[in-house]
Amino acid sequence: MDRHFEDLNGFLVGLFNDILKIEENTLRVGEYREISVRDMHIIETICAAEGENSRRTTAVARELGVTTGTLTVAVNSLVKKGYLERQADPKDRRVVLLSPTEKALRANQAHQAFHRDMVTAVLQALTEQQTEVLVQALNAVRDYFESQK
Amino acid sequence: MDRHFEDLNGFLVGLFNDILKIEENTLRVGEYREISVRDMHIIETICAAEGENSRRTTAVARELGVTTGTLTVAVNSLVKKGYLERQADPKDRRVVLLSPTEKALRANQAHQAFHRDMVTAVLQALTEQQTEVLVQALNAVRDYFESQK
DNA sequence: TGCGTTTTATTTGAATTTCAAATAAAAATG
DNA sequence: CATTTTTATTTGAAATTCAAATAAAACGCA
Repeated sequence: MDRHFEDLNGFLVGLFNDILKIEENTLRVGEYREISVRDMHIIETICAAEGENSRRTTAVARELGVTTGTLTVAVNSLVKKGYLERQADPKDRRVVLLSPTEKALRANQAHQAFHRDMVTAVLQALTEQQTEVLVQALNAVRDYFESQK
Repeated sequence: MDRHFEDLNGFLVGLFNDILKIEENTLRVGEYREISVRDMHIIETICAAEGENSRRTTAVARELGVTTGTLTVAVNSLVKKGYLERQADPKDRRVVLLSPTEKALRANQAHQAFHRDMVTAVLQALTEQQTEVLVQALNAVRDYFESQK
């Protein structure tokens, strides 16, 4: 295990910045360059929300790991730019439900395509056996992180 | 490949925030809570630098993917907190060489331990043969991202 | 029912981070 | 030796984030 340790550790350290930078650069030259990676992840979270509860400000903020104050500010700018809409919840008037506009849905599709291309490129570089093991390993990684939260 | 696609895609989407948050939380309660994850990565980069050239302001900034202005500001605060030192390069007086203090070396060791625990947990979930395949697979992944930069 | 508590979202003020552009100093070039 | 290039810092503005204060609505229970 020792021999592989450095490989794996170095990999984890290096990969993150790479992906974030690529994501940033891809966004910055594309059709949706007016929004940041952060904005994109907010849109992504809201688009992926299933059911009304997960579209509430508090739920989205928790999912993203930021305070509701932070999210409110970010949503303000996304509403102004035409990516999000706020709706009152008739069942509880304290609650604000966040919805993507058509524009946000298109931006999210483009972003999903970016992820898809990334994953596809990776999978094409691997044999079936390698893919199998990679998925197992990544699930182990995820389990570890989930247990640490 | 289809079956694994969603696994891998979902994994990539979810894992990043998890790791960054855990890193943040781990730092925030530890001995070195006065520095941020960003600061830690600056220290890490400088500690890992081999040879004088890679300790220059420009080289460190490029490695981290930020402007030199940004790095200068961050280094100011790390110097003030006693983690970094600036040294003049006698061979070229425009150049500033960045060095970790003893305190930074200790902080870096603690941070490395954090990474080590992470990787150890993953490796323990895999057989030797699986690990072998994983390392091959991850190298393919890394090659892909490097080629995209 | 009515009053205090809790939940939910927004606002505010301060700190941090980042960048681009301006500046300054030193080295390289021709 | 004058001009250009390289290197780092400073500056000013924009963006991001949080904690705390605020406000509105719902809840709980006496």
